[in-house]
Amino acid sequence: MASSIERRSGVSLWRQIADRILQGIATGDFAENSALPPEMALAELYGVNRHTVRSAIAALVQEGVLRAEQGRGTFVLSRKRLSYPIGARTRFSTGLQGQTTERHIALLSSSTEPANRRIAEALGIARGSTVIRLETRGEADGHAVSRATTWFDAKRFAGIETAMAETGSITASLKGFGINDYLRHSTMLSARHADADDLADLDLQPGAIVLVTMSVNVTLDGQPIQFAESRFPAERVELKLSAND
Amino acid sequence: MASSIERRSGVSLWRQIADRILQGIATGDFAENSALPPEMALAELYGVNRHTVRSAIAALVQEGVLRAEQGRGTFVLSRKRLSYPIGARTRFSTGLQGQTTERHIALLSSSTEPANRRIAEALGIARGSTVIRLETRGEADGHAVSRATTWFDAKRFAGIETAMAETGSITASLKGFGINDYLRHSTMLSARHADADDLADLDLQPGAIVLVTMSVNVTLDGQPIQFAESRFPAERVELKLSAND
DNA sequence: CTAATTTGTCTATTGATATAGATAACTATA
DNA sequence: TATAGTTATCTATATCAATAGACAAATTAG
Repeated sequence: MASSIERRSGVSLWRQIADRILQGIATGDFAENSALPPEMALAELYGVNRHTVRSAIAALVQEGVLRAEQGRGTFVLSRKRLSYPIGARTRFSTGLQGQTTERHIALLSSSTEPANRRIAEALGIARGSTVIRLETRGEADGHAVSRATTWFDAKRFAGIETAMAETGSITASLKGFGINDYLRHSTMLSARHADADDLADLDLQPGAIVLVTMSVNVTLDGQPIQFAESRFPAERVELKLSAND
Repeated sequence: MASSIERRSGVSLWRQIADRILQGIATGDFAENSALPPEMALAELYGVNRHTVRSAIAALVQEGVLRAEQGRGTFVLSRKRLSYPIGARTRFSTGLQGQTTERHIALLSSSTEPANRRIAEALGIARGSTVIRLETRGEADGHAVSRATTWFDAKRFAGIETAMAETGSITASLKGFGINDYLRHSTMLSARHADADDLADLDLQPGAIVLVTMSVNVTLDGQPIQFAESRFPAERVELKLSAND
């Protein structure tokens, strides 16, 4: 099961090994709150030099995943991944209930712009009509767990940025526009390396992977009201897709 | 909108830029069947040396995404990403209808093993009971689009590997066990770098990203029948999550 | 045909990555 | 206290990654 490591890949060995260790923690191969195998054993396991393993460990120590203690060993700190549910009733706050004590959406900035083809199609409006663009960050217990760009039809939702800034909730903001309930219509999902903006906004280390969703929310009678692109740090969040609910 | 590139990240600049170009093609910033901006322009756009851009382009040429022609330019070949639908009625073959002319599941190997905790919980059986493990690759028009490991309760589905090898379809194989319909109960989703096995099985270039789903299928009355971990190449497949259907 | 544009190739230099070996510092335990 | 096991630090070397500049080769525009 110990598949090997790729050389000359554009991804450095220490980064690949750091990823493997993270994976090992997630799958339970490396138990939380206990010691990792010694550096020499890891080096042999992955087929690399001990110093390369040390680079990987150093990165994970920097990330707060591991703690190294001279003479004793390197220990896995406890840090569970959040499970973010996606379904017909996807909502940021309620989705993380039980996993976090506090969560909210911070409004980073807002602006208006003409709708490009993709946004116009998603919202069912004319290409070039004005849309409101919100840049937001989802936070839970003080940690960034998502980074989203959201578009609304400016005609219908004028002033929604004010409501967002005040309430910290999309659901609450939409109530002010007479929308008491809405559904997730569709979600497109992909993944990529975090770019510099993601790194800054989500407090990630270079080389991290982000899950990217493009989603459309609709009213109960099917009218599109919201289009969003959301980025989730793959090392801290996994998405739980449920057919029902 | 042109967010910059991360240095000293463990991920080389040329790999990051190759990812950005792939992203640009996916979002339509770089149109298919037409020329990319000149190397000098890309170098300026991303803030790197021309030779670094050339390394990225070389990797994508190798991957079959671009074609470089001396004196003319570098062209984006047409290769749309497959959209793989995930919902209550997720099925490999029907999901790709209309996007491909041919698709099937190839059985790479099969074996039996005792169920670990995760598999036992998913299938609702006792930990340590025997399960059948299938290693499969989904292929569409001759290209690998998924790589899955699937577990079935050995007691109930004895011999399913033979049916899989013959039919190339999970749905057809389950019919032989009296299951004419089934539903996707839940899906957990994450992403990581492709490991050496993924690279070989999915015919990927080093540094590629794979989407990983862990899913449980159940009968109409809710009995779990199948647990699977599937890997999709993020550069060739995106997942389309639909609430309905 | 000429000039401009664009990709291809070459040399050179610097810094990051990876390997190798030796030794120090620290911890736990017999 | 002595020893084994572990992480920390140091030197050294080779290769990869990135930058820089110059020029060749092919194509297109005028």
